[in-house]
Amino acid sequence: MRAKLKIISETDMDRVDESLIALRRILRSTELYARNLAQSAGLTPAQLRVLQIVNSKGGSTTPTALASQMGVSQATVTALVDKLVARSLVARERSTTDRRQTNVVITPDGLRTAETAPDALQQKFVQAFDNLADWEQAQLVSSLERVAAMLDAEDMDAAPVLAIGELKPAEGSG
Amino acid sequence: MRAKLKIISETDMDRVDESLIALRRILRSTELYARNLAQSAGLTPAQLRVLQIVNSKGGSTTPTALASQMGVSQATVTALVDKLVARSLVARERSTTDRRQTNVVITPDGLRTAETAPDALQQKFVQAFDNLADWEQAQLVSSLERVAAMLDAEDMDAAPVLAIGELKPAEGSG
DNA sequence: CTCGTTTCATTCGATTTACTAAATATAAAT
DNA sequence: ATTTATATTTAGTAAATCGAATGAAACGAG
Repeated sequence: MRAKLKIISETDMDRVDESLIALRRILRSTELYARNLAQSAGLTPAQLRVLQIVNSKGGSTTPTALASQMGVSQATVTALVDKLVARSLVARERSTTDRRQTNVVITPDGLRTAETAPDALQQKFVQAFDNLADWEQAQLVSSLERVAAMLDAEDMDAAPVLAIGELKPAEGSG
Repeated sequence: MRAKLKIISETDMDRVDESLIALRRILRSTELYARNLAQSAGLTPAQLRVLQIVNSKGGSTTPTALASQMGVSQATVTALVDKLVARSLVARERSTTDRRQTNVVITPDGLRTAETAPDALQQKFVQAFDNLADWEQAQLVSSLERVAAMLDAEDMDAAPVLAIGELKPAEGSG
Protein backbone atom coordinates (compact mmCIF):
# COMPACT_ATOMS: atom_id res chain seq x y z
CA MET A 1 0.00 0.00 0.00
CA ARG A 2 1.42 3.34 0.99
CA ALA A 3 4.50 1.75 2.43
CA LYS A 4 5.75 1.03 -1.01
CA LEU A 5 5.77 4.72 -1.76
CA LYS A 6 8.19 5.80 0.84
CA ILE A 7 9.59 4.60 4.06
CA ILE A 8 8.14 6.29 7.06
CA SER A 9 8.26 5.61 10.72
CA GLU A 10 5.63 3.44 12.29
CA THR A 11 4.21 6.06 14.55
CA ASP A 12 3.89 8.28 11.56
CA MET A 13 2.13 5.48 9.72
CA ASP A 14 -0.37 5.23 12.50
CA ARG A 15 -1.24 8.84 12.29
CA VAL A 16 -1.57 8.77 8.55
CA ASP A 17 -3.81 5.76 8.88
CA GLU A 18 -5.95 7.50 11.42
CA SER A 19 -6.23 10.53 9.25
CA LEU A 20 -7.18 8.54 6.21
CA ILE A 21 -9.78 6.60 8.10
CA ALA A 22 -11.29 9.79 9.42
CA LEU A 23 -11.23 11.27 5.96
CA ARG A 24 -13.02 8.25 4.57
CA ARG A 25 -15.66 8.57 7.20
CA ILE A 26 -16.18 12.18 6.26
CA LEU A 27 -16.38 11.28 2.62
CA ARG A 28 -18.85 8.52 3.16
CA SER A 29 -21.10 10.78 5.18
CA THR A 30 -20.98 13.53 2.65
CA GLU A 31 -21.46 11.25 -0.32
CA LEU A 32 -24.69 10.09 1.17
CA TYR A 33 -25.68 13.61 1.99
CA ALA A 34 -25.04 14.72 -1.55
CA ARG A 35 -27.19 11.92 -2.82
CA ASN A 36 -30.07 12.67 -0.52
CA LEU A 37 -29.79 16.38 -1.02
CA ALA A 38 -30.02 16.07 -4.75
CA GLN A 39 -33.04 13.84 -4.46
CA SER A 40 -34.79 16.09 -2.00
CA ALA A 41 -34.16 19.01 -4.30
CA GLY A 42 -35.67 17.04 -7.17
CA LEU A 43 -32.36 17.03 -8.98
CA THR A 44 -29.80 14.48 -9.92
CA PRO A 45 -26.37 14.62 -8.29
CA ALA A 46 -24.79 15.92 -11.47
CA GLN A 47 -27.36 18.66 -11.80
CA LEU A 48 -26.97 19.69 -8.20
CA ARG A 49 -23.25 19.86 -8.66
CA VAL A 50 -23.64 22.26 -11.54
CA LEU A 51 -25.91 24.41 -9.45
CA GLN A 52 -23.47 24.35 -6.56
CA ILE A 53 -20.55 25.30 -8.72
CA VAL A 54 -22.43 28.18 -10.28
CA ASN A 55 -23.39 29.33 -6.82
CA SER A 56 -19.87 29.00 -5.50
CA LYS A 57 -18.63 31.09 -8.40
CA GLY A 58 -20.69 33.99 -7.20
CA GLY A 59 -23.82 33.07 -9.14
CA SER A 60 -22.42 33.15 -12.63
CA THR A 61 -19.95 31.17 -14.69
CA THR A 62 -19.46 29.82 -18.17
CA PRO A 63 -20.09 26.36 -19.62
CA THR A 64 -16.42 25.98 -20.41
CA ALA A 65 -15.46 26.63 -16.82
CA LEU A 66 -18.07 24.17 -15.66
CA ALA A 67 -16.90 21.53 -18.11
CA SER A 68 -13.33 21.94 -16.99
CA GLN A 69 -14.13 21.87 -13.34
CA MET A 70 -16.41 18.87 -13.61
CA GLY A 71 -14.18 17.01 -15.99
CA VAL A 72 -16.83 16.53 -18.66
CA SER A 73 -17.37 17.87 -22.13
CA GLN A 74 -19.10 21.07 -23.02
CA ALA A 75 -21.90 19.10 -24.59
CA THR A 76 -22.57 17.42 -21.30
CA VAL A 77 -22.64 20.72 -19.51
CA THR A 78 -25.09 22.05 -22.04
CA ALA A 79 -27.40 19.14 -21.35
CA LEU A 80 -27.15 19.57 -17.60
CA VAL A 81 -27.69 23.30 -17.81
CA ASP A 82 -30.71 22.63 -20.01
CA LYS A 83 -32.31 20.68 -17.21
CA LEU A 84 -31.64 23.43 -14.72
CA VAL A 85 -32.94 26.07 -17.09
CA ALA A 86 -36.10 24.04 -17.56
CA ARG A 87 -36.58 24.21 -13.82
CA SER A 88 -35.75 27.92 -13.75
CA LEU A 89 -32.86 27.37 -11.40
CA VAL A 90 -30.38 29.03 -13.71
CA ALA A 91 -30.65 31.21 -16.79
CA ARG A 92 -28.43 31.74 -19.79
CA GLU A 93 -27.17 35.21 -20.55
CA ARG A 94 -24.95 36.30 -23.37
CA SER A 95 -21.73 37.78 -22.13
CA THR A 96 -21.50 41.45 -22.96
CA THR A 97 -17.74 41.51 -23.11
CA ASP A 98 -17.31 38.48 -25.34
CA ARG A 99 -20.51 37.58 -27.02
CA ARG A 100 -19.36 34.11 -27.90
CA GLN A 101 -19.62 33.29 -24.24
CA THR A 102 -22.72 32.37 -22.34
CA ASN A 103 -23.01 33.09 -18.67
CA VAL A 104 -24.88 30.54 -16.66
CA VAL A 105 -26.53 32.70 -14.04
CA ILE A 106 -28.25 31.42 -10.97
CA THR A 107 -31.85 32.53 -10.44
CA PRO A 108 -33.50 33.37 -7.12
CA ASP A 109 -35.10 29.92 -7.22
CA GLY A 110 -31.76 28.34 -7.90
CA LEU A 111 -30.15 30.30 -5.13
CA ARG A 112 -32.79 29.14 -2.74
CA THR A 113 -32.36 25.54 -3.83
CA ALA A 114 -28.60 25.73 -3.62
CA GLU A 115 -28.67 27.27 -0.18
CA THR A 116 -31.49 25.19 1.16
CA ALA A 117 -30.08 21.92 -0.08
CA PRO A 118 -26.95 21.94 2.05
CA ASP A 119 -29.00 22.62 5.14
CA ALA A 120 -29.02 19.02 6.23
CA LEU A 121 -25.25 18.92 6.12
CA GLN A 122 -24.83 22.37 7.54
CA GLN A 123 -27.30 21.98 10.33
CA LYS A 124 -25.56 18.99 11.67
CA PHE A 125 -22.14 20.49 11.34
CA VAL A 126 -23.04 23.89 12.66
CA GLN A 127 -24.81 22.51 15.69
CA ALA A 128 -21.91 20.30 16.58
CA PHE A 129 -19.46 23.08 15.86
CA ASP A 130 -21.32 25.42 18.12
CA ASN A 131 -20.92 23.03 21.00
CA LEU A 132 -17.18 23.06 20.77
CA ALA A 133 -14.94 25.08 23.01
CA ASP A 134 -13.44 28.16 21.54
CA TRP A 135 -9.98 26.76 21.05
CA GLU A 136 -11.42 23.64 19.47
CA GLN A 137 -13.31 25.69 16.94
CA ALA A 138 -10.19 27.59 16.07
CA GLN A 139 -8.24 24.40 15.69
CA LEU A 140 -10.93 22.88 13.51
CA VAL A 141 -10.98 25.80 11.14
CA SER A 142 -7.26 25.70 10.83
CA SER A 143 -7.16 21.96 10.25
CA LEU A 144 -9.95 21.89 7.73
CA GLU A 145 -8.38 24.65 5.75
CA ARG A 146 -5.13 22.82 5.78
CA VAL A 147 -6.68 19.61 4.55
CA ALA A 148 -8.57 21.50 1.89
CA ALA A 149 -5.31 22.96 0.71
CA MET A 150 -3.69 19.53 0.78
CA LEU A 151 -6.36 18.06 -1.41
CA ASP A 152 -7.16 21.10 -3.41
CA ALA A 153 -8.94 20.40 -6.62
CA GLU A 154 -7.54 23.37 -8.45
CA ASP A 155 -4.87 21.34 -10.10
CA MET A 156 -7.23 18.50 -10.73
CA ASP A 157 -9.18 19.75 -13.72
CA ALA A 158 -6.01 20.42 -15.59
CA ALA A 159 -4.22 17.29 -14.43
CA PRO A 160 -6.62 14.47 -13.76
CA VAL A 161 -5.37 11.54 -11.78
CA LEU A 162 -3.09 9.35 -13.76
CA ALA A 163 -5.56 7.19 -15.57
CA ILE A 164 -4.16 3.76 -16.20
CA GLY A 165 -7.08 2.61 -18.26
CA GLU A 166 -7.26 5.77 -20.26
CA LEU A 167 -4.38 4.90 -22.47
CA LYS A 168 -6.18 2.22 -24.38
CA PRO A 169 -5.62 2.58 -28.10
CA ALA A 170 -8.57 3.21 -30.34
CA GLU A 171 -9.76 -0.09 -31.68
CA GLY A 172 -11.39 -0.76 -34.97
CA SER A 173 -9.48 1.99 -36.61
CA GLY A 174 -9.82 1.92 -40.24
CA MET B 1 -29.51 30.17 6.15
CA ARG B 2 -27.89 29.08 9.35
CA ALA B 3 -28.81 32.24 11.16
CA LYS B 4 -32.40 31.14 11.32
CA LEU B 5 -31.36 28.13 13.32
CA LYS B 6 -29.97 29.99 16.23
CA ILE B 7 -28.46 33.26 17.07
CA ILE B 8 -24.74 33.13 17.23
CA SER B 9 -22.11 35.76 17.56
CA GLU B 10 -20.54 37.21 14.49
CA THR B 11 -17.08 36.01 15.17
CA ASP B 12 -18.51 32.57 15.66
CA MET B 13 -20.38 32.90 12.37
CA ASP B 14 -17.13 33.66 10.65
CA ARG B 15 -15.53 30.53 11.92
CA VAL B 16 -18.45 28.36 10.99
CA ASP B 17 -18.40 29.89 7.56
CA GLU B 18 -14.73 29.26 7.21
CA SER B 19 -15.16 25.69 8.29
CA LEU B 20 -18.00 25.08 5.89
CA ILE B 21 -16.09 26.60 3.04
CA ALA B 22 -13.10 24.42 3.80
CA LEU B 23 -15.34 21.40 4.05
CA ARG B 24 -16.83 22.19 0.68
CA ARG B 25 -13.39 22.41 -0.82
CA ILE B 26 -12.56 19.01 0.60
CA LEU B 27 -15.73 17.57 -0.78
CA ARG B 28 -15.19 19.02 -4.19
CA SER B 29 -11.70 17.59 -4.34
CA THR B 30 -12.81 14.18 -3.28
CA GLU B 31 -15.75 14.12 -5.63
CA LEU B 32 -13.39 14.64 -8.48
CA TYR B 33 -11.07 12.01 -7.11
CA ALA B 34 -13.85 9.49 -6.84
CA ARG B 35 -14.74 10.15 -10.41
CA ASN B 36 -11.22 9.81 -11.68
CA LEU B 37 -10.51 6.80 -9.57
CA ALA B 38 -13.46 4.94 -10.95
CA GLN B 39 -12.40 5.82 -14.45
CA SER B 40 -8.83 4.83 -13.93
CA ALA B 41 -10.03 1.51 -12.59
CA GLY B 42 -12.15 1.08 -15.69
CA LEU B 43 -15.29 1.25 -13.59
CA THR B 44 -18.15 3.62 -13.12
CA PRO B 45 -18.54 5.41 -9.79
CA ALA B 46 -21.49 3.24 -8.82
CA GLN B 47 -19.61 0.07 -9.64
CA LEU B 48 -16.59 1.19 -7.67
CA ARG B 49 -18.79 1.92 -4.71
CA VAL B 50 -20.17 -1.60 -4.78
CA LEU B 51 -16.66 -2.94 -4.86
CA GLN B 52 -15.60 -0.71 -1.99
CA ILE B 53 -18.53 -1.72 0.14
CA VAL B 54 -17.92 -5.40 -0.45
CA ASN B 55 -14.31 -4.86 0.46
CA SER B 56 -15.15 -2.89 3.58
CA LYS B 57 -17.42 -5.72 4.68
CA GLY B 58 -14.50 -8.05 4.78
CA GLY B 59 -14.77 -9.24 1.21
CA SER B 60 -18.25 -10.65 1.23
CA THR B 61 -21.80 -9.39 1.60
CA THR B 62 -25.26 -9.92 0.17
CA PRO B 63 -27.16 -8.01 -2.50
CA THR B 64 -29.81 -7.03 0.01
CA ALA B 65 -27.22 -5.48 2.28
CA LEU B 66 -25.71 -3.64 -0.65
CA ALA B 67 -29.08 -2.37 -1.79
CA SER B 68 -29.91 -1.15 1.67
CA GLN B 69 -26.58 0.50 2.16
CA MET B 70 -26.58 2.21 -1.20
CA GLY B 71 -30.20 3.18 -1.05
CA VAL B 72 -31.13 1.52 -4.32
CA SER B 73 -33.25 -1.47 -5.28
CA GLN B 74 -32.11 -5.05 -5.43
CA ALA B 75 -32.58 -5.00 -9.17
CA THR B 76 -30.09 -2.20 -9.44
CA VAL B 77 -27.58 -4.04 -7.32
CA THR B 78 -27.95 -7.10 -9.46
CA ALA B 79 -27.11 -5.08 -12.53
CA LEU B 80 -24.09 -3.49 -10.90
CA VAL B 81 -22.83 -6.80 -9.57
CA ASP B 82 -23.25 -8.26 -13.05
CA LYS B 83 -20.78 -5.73 -14.37
CA LEU B 84 -18.27 -6.51 -11.68
CA VAL B 85 -18.67 -10.24 -12.21
CA ALA B 86 -18.07 -9.77 -15.91
CA ARG B 87 -14.75 -8.17 -14.98
CA SER B 88 -13.99 -10.91 -12.47
CA LEU B 89 -13.73 -8.40 -9.65
CA VAL B 90 -16.34 -10.19 -7.57
CA ALA B 91 -18.00 -13.59 -7.72
CA ARG B 92 -21.38 -14.87 -6.69
CA GLU B 93 -21.56 -17.71 -4.23
CA ARG B 94 -24.63 -19.37 -2.87
CA SER B 95 -24.85 -19.06 0.88
CA THR B 96 -24.52 -22.44 2.53
CA THR B 97 -26.60 -21.52 5.54
CA ASP B 98 -29.49 -20.00 3.61
CA ARG B 99 -29.47 -20.96 0.00
CA ARG B 100 -31.81 -18.19 -1.00
CA GLN B 101 -29.00 -15.81 -0.33
CA THR B 102 -26.13 -14.99 -2.61
CA ASN B 103 -22.83 -13.85 -1.27
CA VAL B 104 -21.04 -11.30 -3.35
CA VAL B 105 -17.43 -12.19 -2.77
CA ILE B 106 -14.47 -10.10 -3.78
CA THR B 107 -11.84 -11.78 -5.92
CA PRO B 108 -8.09 -11.26 -5.80
CA ASP B 109 -8.44 -8.99 -8.82
CA GLY B 110 -11.19 -7.08 -7.12
CA LEU B 111 -9.18 -6.75 -3.98
CA ARG B 112 -6.27 -5.37 -5.90
CA THR B 113 -8.51 -2.90 -7.70
CA ALA B 114 -10.21 -1.81 -4.51
CA GLU B 115 -6.95 -1.26 -2.73
CA THR B 116 -5.15 0.32 -5.62
CA ALA B 117 -7.94 2.73 -6.45
CA PRO B 118 -7.65 4.91 -3.36
CA ASP B 119 -3.97 5.36 -3.97
CA ALA B 120 -4.39 8.56 -5.93
CA LEU B 121 -6.21 10.17 -3.08
CA GLN B 122 -3.92 8.69 -0.51
CA GLN B 123 -0.76 9.59 -2.31
CA LYS B 124 -1.57 13.24 -2.39
CA PHE B 125 -2.74 13.30 1.17
CA VAL B 126 0.06 11.21 2.56
CA GLN B 127 2.73 13.21 0.85
CA ALA B 128 1.34 16.47 2.12
CA PHE B 129 0.79 14.99 5.54
CA ASP B 130 4.33 13.83 5.71
CA ASN B 131 5.56 17.34 5.18
CA LEU B 132 3.79 18.66 8.22
CA ALA B 133 5.43 19.29 11.53
CA ASP B 134 4.79 16.79 14.23
CA TRP B 135 2.33 18.88 16.19
CA GLU B 136 0.48 19.73 13.02
CA GLN B 137 0.03 16.08 12.21
CA ALA B 138 -1.32 15.39 15.66
CA GLN B 139 -3.71 18.28 15.42
CA LEU B 140 -4.91 17.15 12.02
CA VAL B 141 -5.68 13.67 13.19
CA SER B 142 -7.61 14.99 16.11
CA SER B 143 -9.56 17.47 14.03
CA LEU B 144 -10.41 15.05 11.26
CA GLU B 145 -11.66 12.52 13.72
CA ARG B 146 -13.75 15.13 15.37
CA VAL B 147 -15.29 16.24 12.11
CA ALA B 148 -15.94 12.66 11.12
CA ALA B 149 -17.79 12.17 14.37
CA MET B 150 -19.71 15.37 13.82
CA LEU B 151 -20.88 14.29 10.42
CA ASP B 152 -21.27 10.65 11.09
CA ALA B 153 -23.92 9.15 8.94
CA GLU B 154 -25.52 7.07 11.62
CA ASP B 155 -28.57 9.18 12.22
CA MET B 156 -29.17 10.12 8.63
CA ASP B 157 -32.91 10.06 8.21
CA ALA B 158 -33.76 8.15 5.09
CA ALA B 159 -30.27 6.93 4.48
CA PRO B 160 -29.67 3.28 5.32
CA VAL B 161 -25.96 3.79 5.55
CA LEU B 162 -24.76 2.67 8.94
CA ALA B 163 -21.67 0.56 8.53
CA ILE B 164 -18.74 2.77 9.02
CA GLY B 165 -16.98 -0.24 10.36
CA GLU B 166 -13.88 0.06 8.27
CA LEU B 167 -11.72 -0.13 11.33
CA LYS B 168 -10.51 -3.41 10.06
CA PRO B 169 -7.48 -5.03 11.63
CA ALA B 170 -4.22 -3.38 10.85
CA GLU B 171 -2.69 -4.53 7.62
CA GLY B 172 0.91 -3.60 7.13
CA SER B 173 1.85 -2.71 10.66
CA GLY B 174 -0.11 -5.30 12.55
C1' DC C 1 -44.93 -34.19 5.42
C1' DT C 2 -47.50 -30.89 2.33
C1' DC C 3 -49.42 -26.29 1.19
C1' DG C 4 -49.31 -21.68 1.19
C1' DT C 5 -46.55 -17.64 2.42
C1' DT C 6 -42.57 -15.04 2.81
C1' DT C 7 -37.86 -13.91 1.59
C1' DC C 8 -34.08 -13.34 -1.53
C1' DA C 9 -32.30 -12.76 -5.90
C1' DT C 10 -32.64 -12.44 -10.78
C1' DT C 11 -34.79 -11.44 -15.16
C1' DC C 12 -37.52 -8.53 -18.05
C1' DG C 13 -39.14 -4.26 -19.89
C1' DA C 14 -38.81 0.43 -19.87
C1' DT C 15 -37.31 5.04 -18.55
C1' DT C 16 -34.03 8.55 -17.34
C1' DT C 17 -29.60 10.33 -17.07
C1' DA C 18 -24.89 11.17 -18.32
C1' DC C 19 -21.97 11.34 -21.60
C1' DT C 20 -19.50 11.82 -26.09
C1' DA C 21 -18.12 12.97 -30.96
C1' DA C 22 -19.26 15.36 -34.86
C1' DA C 23 -21.59 18.93 -37.13
C1' DT C 24 -23.40 23.64 -36.79
C1' DA C 25 -23.88 28.55 -35.58
C1' DT C 26 -22.02 32.61 -33.92
C1' DA C 27 -18.59 35.81 -32.60
C1' DA C 28 -13.85 37.19 -32.01
C1' DA C 29 -9.16 37.45 -33.71
C1' DT C 30 -5.73 37.35 -37.32
C1' DA D 1 -11.33 35.82 -45.55
C1' DT D 2 -9.64 32.50 -42.69
C1' DT D 3 -8.90 30.71 -38.45
C1' DT D 4 -9.94 30.18 -33.64
C1' DA D 5 -12.97 30.05 -29.63
C1' DT D 6 -17.50 29.25 -27.54
C1' DA D 7 -21.69 27.06 -27.13
C1' DT D 8 -25.45 24.35 -28.91
C1' DT D 9 -27.59 20.75 -31.62
C1' DT D 10 -27.73 16.19 -33.23
C1' DA D 11 -27.45 11.42 -32.94
C1' DG D 12 -26.11 7.80 -30.55
C1' DT D 13 -24.22 4.75 -26.58
C1' DA D 14 -23.83 3.18 -22.02
C1' DA D 15 -25.15 3.35 -17.34
C1' DA D 16 -28.33 3.50 -13.51
C1' DT D 17 -32.48 3.02 -12.07
C1' DC D 18 -37.09 1.07 -11.04
C1' DG D 19 -41.49 -1.94 -10.96
C1' DA D 20 -43.31 -6.15 -11.94
C1' DA D 21 -42.89 -10.88 -12.91
C1' DT D 22 -40.28 -15.17 -12.05
C1' DG D 23 -37.68 -18.71 -9.69
C1' DA D 24 -35.92 -20.80 -5.75
C1' DA D 25 -35.50 -21.75 -1.06
C1' DA D 26 -36.97 -21.30 3.78
C1' DC D 27 -40.63 -21.29 7.13
C1' DG D 28 -44.85 -22.01 9.48
C1' DA D 29 -49.46 -24.07 10.08
C1' DG D 30 -52.04 -27.70 9.73
